[in-house]
Amino acid sequence: MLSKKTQYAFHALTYLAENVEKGPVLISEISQERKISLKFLENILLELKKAGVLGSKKGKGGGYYLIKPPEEVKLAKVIRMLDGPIALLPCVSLNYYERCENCDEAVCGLNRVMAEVRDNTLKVLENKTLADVLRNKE
Amino acid sequence: MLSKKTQYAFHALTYLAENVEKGPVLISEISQERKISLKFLENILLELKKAGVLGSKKGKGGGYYLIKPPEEVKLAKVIRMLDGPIALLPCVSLNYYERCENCDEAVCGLNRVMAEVRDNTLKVLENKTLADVLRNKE
DNA sequence: GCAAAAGTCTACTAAAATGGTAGGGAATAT
DNA sequence: ATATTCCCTACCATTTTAGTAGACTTTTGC
Repeated sequence: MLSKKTQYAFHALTYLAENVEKGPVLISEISQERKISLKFLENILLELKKAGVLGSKKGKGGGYYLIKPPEEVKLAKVIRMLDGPIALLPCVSLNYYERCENCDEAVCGLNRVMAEVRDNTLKVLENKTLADVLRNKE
Repeated sequence: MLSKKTQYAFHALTYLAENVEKGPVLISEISQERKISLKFLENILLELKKAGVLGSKKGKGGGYYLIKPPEEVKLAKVIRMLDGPIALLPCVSLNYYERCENCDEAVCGLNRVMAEVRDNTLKVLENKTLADVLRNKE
């Protein structure tokens, strides 16, 4: 399961994508519209900014905004930024690989099945973007 | 990621499947062969027994054994037993569904994408069994 | 029937992750 | 200058994770 943090991040990102024309959007607005704790959301948006997904502006008329068009924000990237690995086993993770301590990977069947699961999952998450999430709305 | 518990469960189950001819296998043997803490493994095997996957025998010559042929033990079932939901969002889980509190599911695009991820994941996990994990070894 | 061999059960624990909250600081617009 | 808004550090309670301890029960085989 995705953590609340990542779930909230997705809700916030889609809200921003749906309101690009507004320019910078207040944290408090997102917080109210999507029913997310304000202070928790602050942390999340800041993290997304540091990761290069969002930009921000301070002072009156400020807020957060998408720094890239929604078509360029892959879902897999967002998940990895906040939750870490997408694979079910460390020894099968592309971005957070760790050697397996319980078996020899060369002859481990579990390894191969879980790599298949990973590939099937990534087939979706690496190709779908924020824009796809929006398009599905209609 | 799968918890250590579930990872260990898979290692133990495949060990048992590879050694069906032995009859009951000692916890301590599995623990040593697969380098899993003995006491932790005890809990895990007991849980698998209560869930109907394993049988056991006490006293000399006792141990744990698979209660069904490896072809009938779906990977998805093992994961759900020990780790719970496989889906990435509660509002998209087949076995542990919970309503989403942040949006209206009927118009939520995230929902649909995550359902697609779930289906792609389950395509593997619902069809592969312990036996498939073994067959991949050759 | 007794001892050894095994699994069973209850309870405990330390460490980490999760899901927040508090409050002041820094930058910006007017 | 001041109000607005994001930025930052620190803290906190609860739950989950990964394990450990130790006594208890069942079974086997002599």
